[in-house]
Formats: sequence, C-alpha cells, structure tokens
Amino acid sequence: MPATIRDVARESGVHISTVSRTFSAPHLVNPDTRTRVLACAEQLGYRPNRAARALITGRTYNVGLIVADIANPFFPPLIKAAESQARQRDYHIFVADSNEDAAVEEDLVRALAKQVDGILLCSPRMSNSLIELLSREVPLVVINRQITGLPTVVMDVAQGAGLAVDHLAGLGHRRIGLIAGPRGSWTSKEIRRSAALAARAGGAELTVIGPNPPTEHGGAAVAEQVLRSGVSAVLAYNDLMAIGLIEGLHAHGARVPADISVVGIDDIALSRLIHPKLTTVATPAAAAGRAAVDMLLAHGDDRRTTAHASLQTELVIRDSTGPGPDPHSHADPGNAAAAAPEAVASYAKE
Amino acid sequence: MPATIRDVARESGVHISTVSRTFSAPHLVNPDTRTRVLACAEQLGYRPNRAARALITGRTYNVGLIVADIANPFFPPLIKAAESQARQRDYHIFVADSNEDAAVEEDLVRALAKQVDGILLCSPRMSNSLIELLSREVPLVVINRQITGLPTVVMDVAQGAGLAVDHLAGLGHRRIGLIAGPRGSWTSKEIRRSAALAARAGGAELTVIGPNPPTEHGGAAVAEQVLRSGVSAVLAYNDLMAIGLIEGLHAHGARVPADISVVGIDDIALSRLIHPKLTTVATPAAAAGRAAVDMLLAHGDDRRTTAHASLQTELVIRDSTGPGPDPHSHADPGNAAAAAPEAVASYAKE
DNA sequence: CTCCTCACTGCAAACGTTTGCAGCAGAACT
DNA sequence: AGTTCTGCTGCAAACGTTTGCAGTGAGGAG
Repeated sequence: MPATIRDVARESGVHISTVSRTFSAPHLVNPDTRTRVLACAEQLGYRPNRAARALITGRTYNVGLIVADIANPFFPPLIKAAESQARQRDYHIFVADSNEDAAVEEDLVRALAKQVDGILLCSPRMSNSLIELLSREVPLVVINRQITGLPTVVMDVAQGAGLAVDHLAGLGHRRIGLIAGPRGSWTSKEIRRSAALAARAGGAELTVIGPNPPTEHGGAAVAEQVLRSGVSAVLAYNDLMAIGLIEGLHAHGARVPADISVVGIDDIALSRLIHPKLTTVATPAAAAGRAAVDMLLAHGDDRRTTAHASLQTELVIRDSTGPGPDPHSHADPGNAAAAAPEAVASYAKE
Repeated sequence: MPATIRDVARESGVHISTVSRTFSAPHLVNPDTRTRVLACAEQLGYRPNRAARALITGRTYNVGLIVADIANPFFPPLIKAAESQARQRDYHIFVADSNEDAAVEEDLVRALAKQVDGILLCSPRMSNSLIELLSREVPLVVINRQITGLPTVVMDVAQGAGLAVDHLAGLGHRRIGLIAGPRGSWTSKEIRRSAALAARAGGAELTVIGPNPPTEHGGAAVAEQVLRSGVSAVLAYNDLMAIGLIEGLHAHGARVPADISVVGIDDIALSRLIHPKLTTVATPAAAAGRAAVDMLLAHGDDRRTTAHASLQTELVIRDSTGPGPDPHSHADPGNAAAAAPEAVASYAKE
C-alpha cells in the first residue's frame, strides 16, 4: 500500500539504485535526475522504509533510553534533552521504564538491543557485571554510575552531598540522618560514602536509614523512624523522598525546619513549589542527557572508546534547612539563621 | 557478529525455516526438534532480528506515543500504563515529546510512521484535518480529542469541569474565572463549553483568560490578571497551571482559598503535596493509556473500526476551594464551609 | 583519431527473516 | 492392500533497501 522505492523508480524512469542514491548519497546522482526523482517521491508520498535500511546497513537510527521510573520528575528533563539532541542527528529515542526493577531492566536491554544502535542506561539497578555482559551485545552508555571500561556520564552527587552535609553541620546539626535510596543504586552508595566523610569532618554523627524506594511514599514511610532516631537534620536520596518525608513529619506534628532540617537531591521543579521550599542539591539532568547521546553517537565512529564525563552539582539553599538545636537549651531556635533564599554554593572548578 | 537464524540452523542440523517456526509458530514443530533448536539458540545467544521480521511481516511490534510534554506530570502515568499494557503483548512503546508544537508533532508522526504499527496521539495540537490526513499513512488512536472517523479515547473532562463549576457556584461564587489551556487543545475547548453551561445554570458569570501555555509558569503569569478581573474562584486548564496560579496569587498577597478559590484538572500527584491541597478533577490517565493501546492493537485485526471510549472523571474536593464572598459584607469568610477533605463527587454512571 | 577519465546509471547480490507449497514418512482408515 | 490423513520438515520466493561492480557516453588530453 505505501509507496516503495520501486514505485518511485518506475514513475521517474530510473533504476531503484538511483532512487536509493538520491536519498542516501545525493552527490552521486545528476542534479536533474535528482530533482525529478525527488518530485516523484514527494508526489507518491514515498518515505524510505527504515526496517529495510536497517537490515542492510545495520544502523537503525534509533537509540534506547532506559530509566528507572519515568514518573519521577527527575527523569523527564533528561529525557527531553536526550530526545532533542538525538533528533538533531536524525536519531530517535526509545524510552522505556524499568519500574525500578533490575530484571525488567535486563529484559528491556535485550529486547531493545536488536532495534537500536545503542542504549542509554540511566541509573541502572543491575549489577556491574551484568551491565558489562550486556555491553557486549549492544553499545551502552551508562548514566549515574561509574563503571570502568564503559562510557559513563555521572553527576557528581558525592560532591553535592558533601556540600549538603557541610551546610547542615555549619548550621549546628550534630546528628544527621541519611535516607538511603534503593538497593543497587550506585548514586546512593556515593552519597553515603561522601556524606559519611563530610559528617566526620564536620564533627557530626551520621545515621543511615534504608534502603528505601526512591519515591514520595518511600520518604513518608520513614518519617516516624526519623523522629525516633533523634537526628535534627536529614539528607534524602532525592527530592521526591525529601518531600514525602516532610509530609510525613508534618503529619507527626514535627515542623520543618524548626524541628528538623531536610535536604533533598535533584532540584526537581516541584522542590520550589512546596512549603517550605526545599533546600537541595541541583543535578544537571539535561546536560547529562545531551552528553550521553553525544557519547553514544561519537562512540559509533571509533570503536571502544570509553569516555567518562562527570558533571558538577550545586547546593541550592532554600527554606527547609535551619539552625540545629541549641546544645544548652531546648527552646525552639526558629528559622532566623537560614541562609538567604536561592543562594548557591558550588565548588564548580570552572 | 551476532548469531543469525542460519547459525542456529547449522548448529542444530535443521533448516532455517524450522528454526523460524520454533519461534513464531512453535506448534508446527516437533517437540524434540524444538527443544534442540532452543538449546542451540540459547547457547549461541540468538535473538531474532526484529528489522528483518518487520520487513517481511509488516509488523514492527512497536507503537509510537506522542505527548505534548513529557515533563508535565499528567503524562507519565499514562505512558507507564501504555508501556506495561503494550509489553504484555510483546510490543514496545516509542515515546516522543512534541514540545507543545504542532509542527514537531507532524514531523514525529511522519518519522515514526514507518517503524511502528500505529501511533497513539495524545492531546494533539494539530488540526483535525491534518490528523485525518496522517491517519491514512499510519493507524492512529487519538487520546484527548474527539474526531469522528478515527478511534479515540477521551477523558470526559467536560463532565468534570461541570462538576467543578457546580461546586464553586454551590459555595456561593458568582464570578468565576477560567484559565484556558493552549491554543489547539480540544480539551480546553471542551472545558470552556461545559464550564460556561454550568456557570449559567448556577447563576454565575464566567470570565475566560487565555489561551495560555499549560505549565506552572503559564498559571503564575496570569495571577495579576486574575486578581484584577474580580473573580472569586478560578478553574484552571490543568493542575500545573492551578499550582502556578496559587504561587502567583500568594506572591501578590492573596490567600487561597480565603480570597480566591482555585480548582485544577488532572489530579497529578503533586496536587496533594502543595498547600493548600488542590481541589481538582481527577482524570483516569492510566486507564486512558491502557484503553488506547488496546484499541490500537485490536484495530490491527479488523480494519477501520473506529471505536470511541469516554472515561469518567471525578471531582476531588480538597483545601483550595472555600465559600464565596458574602454578598452583604466584605468580611473574610474563612474556610469553615469547605467540604470534607478527599470527599469525592462523581456522576459515574456505573 | 585514439585513449583515458569522469560522471552518472544499471545490475544483482546481499541483509535476516517469514511463509505458501510440496515432500515424505507413518498412522489410520476402508 | 490401497488410500487418505496427519505431523513434520525442507525449499525457495519474497520483503525494501544498500552497495560493489560494471557499463555507458561525453569530453578532454595526447
């Protein structure tokens, strides 16, 4: 039913190979012929069949992008950036959602492998060894996990977590909680490592709670545990959990930041819309999406280059953090000493 | 490099057609042969090449899904539902984002047409005639717009908007604002039509403001205009705009719902997280995603069936709506008469 | 005038599958 | 015993492209 290359060839009185070249190697065909062919193609509504092209060239001009949870507001900006970057090069992005499940993730990679030129694996939950195994079946770029031997794009969340803990310690908090992310998350491990370091340096004690599902519910669910643990400040694995936690704390009658300070990670749009506005570590999700696409597509030219990109993060101080408890009294310390809203502290090297 | 059907055939000592049948028509091959073939396939890591299969069968087992803006929290649940529904039938979903741009939308449909078995067009911004034109190139299911002659899934947002206006009129509001959505949105027109009807029935006057971009910024941008217009209640095209509007109103010193009541549409997760919790019209996005996939895939069997599904919406009353201004005094009416939280009013026929 | 080059075009073999058709046993009828 | 049927398998032609190779004619160089 749809017009094929043969229809165009017949209509314009040339061989199919000339039609083919009109599209994939225009410089090889006579300008007159080319315009005639193009006219016929246009008139017949011809569009090259990508499946047939893929079959012979081995390139699909598709890229897979696997994220843990598309409903997590952290991902859409990354997806959009990757999409537009890919579209510029005439590629399409195949987005899939693993539901935070390593097994689904593996299935997706396998299923996608044959119909894409490469896969962007974002915040994978699989083990490193499995990822390395899969990378032999299809070119992979890993986002948010460092794996030697594979091209990766990471957001330097360790640095951000360090800044966050510094910030809290600077406000006088001596007992700080860390709401860990999901099992299998490299980012969560990084945060933990860096937060522990920063806590020690700042003379604070770090209590880890988790692992937890990285959702609003995950955050709300640990509210009681946080209160019992006696910490006066908390760093959450991501903004969604931080927001859920704040909800949960409010439900238990605790005030933020008067009773407990909360810091998130990601700086999703939502973090500016809740009350109190969330202090958080901003991660450059869009830049990561673009970088990953670039890396994958460059990767196609010279084989087996394993680049690593590490993107800066920033601490954005808003209203959910305040001074720690006065060591000599139990009076409500208020929120007076909170830093200026929207102030940005960063160790950007550039 | 990757194993082909021929490798498996050689290894297991059968003809390639038998290997093919082992996968695509298992009942036609002897159980013994089948297990032998499967073993070889497994061992060689063979996966059928979808491009080759698509070439001959004409079915790609891919479905396109075009949404206006993946960053709008309304869409992800729909996308996830569509994905999982599709995966159950061994289909994959190709998600793309049109950036609220009709021209991009058209390009996407054309680009996707040849590599999918059908496209789910969600909240399209294109004209009806263009959509009808495109539907001749590739099977289309339209979500959130009624088009005769094409299979469609709509959420009955007119009904919900009517309920919302009834609710506001019932609270004593006599001047109600409607923050319209983007130009080209069928849903926006529906809301407007239905809200006008309900307003007249409830003895209220409806002021339409817009069109506007359907984002938080779009809502915030009209805050001043809303205040000047003298309305005491507002229905917004979607939750994102309602939330932006509330932010904007707060910035101008107005209180919600004491000074102005605000109702959103969609019931995104976020609407429960802000203060005041948003009264809104819940739309069954996930159900719509599933229905659309079903419709598209059923569509494949008997050609040219044009089904229409209309999904119920519900009014979810939370804390952003309160009584209208007392006609005899200008005293602050407070929030006492607000309905019980999370009460649900619905005209569900079933 | 001959030969070479050059720009263009046609030919045909791939790419990895699916599928209608035919063949061939052996089983089950008549 | 002959016939039909059934279950399985092989054969080969497609599907719509791309691409190395060969062929064509025109024009330029010698």
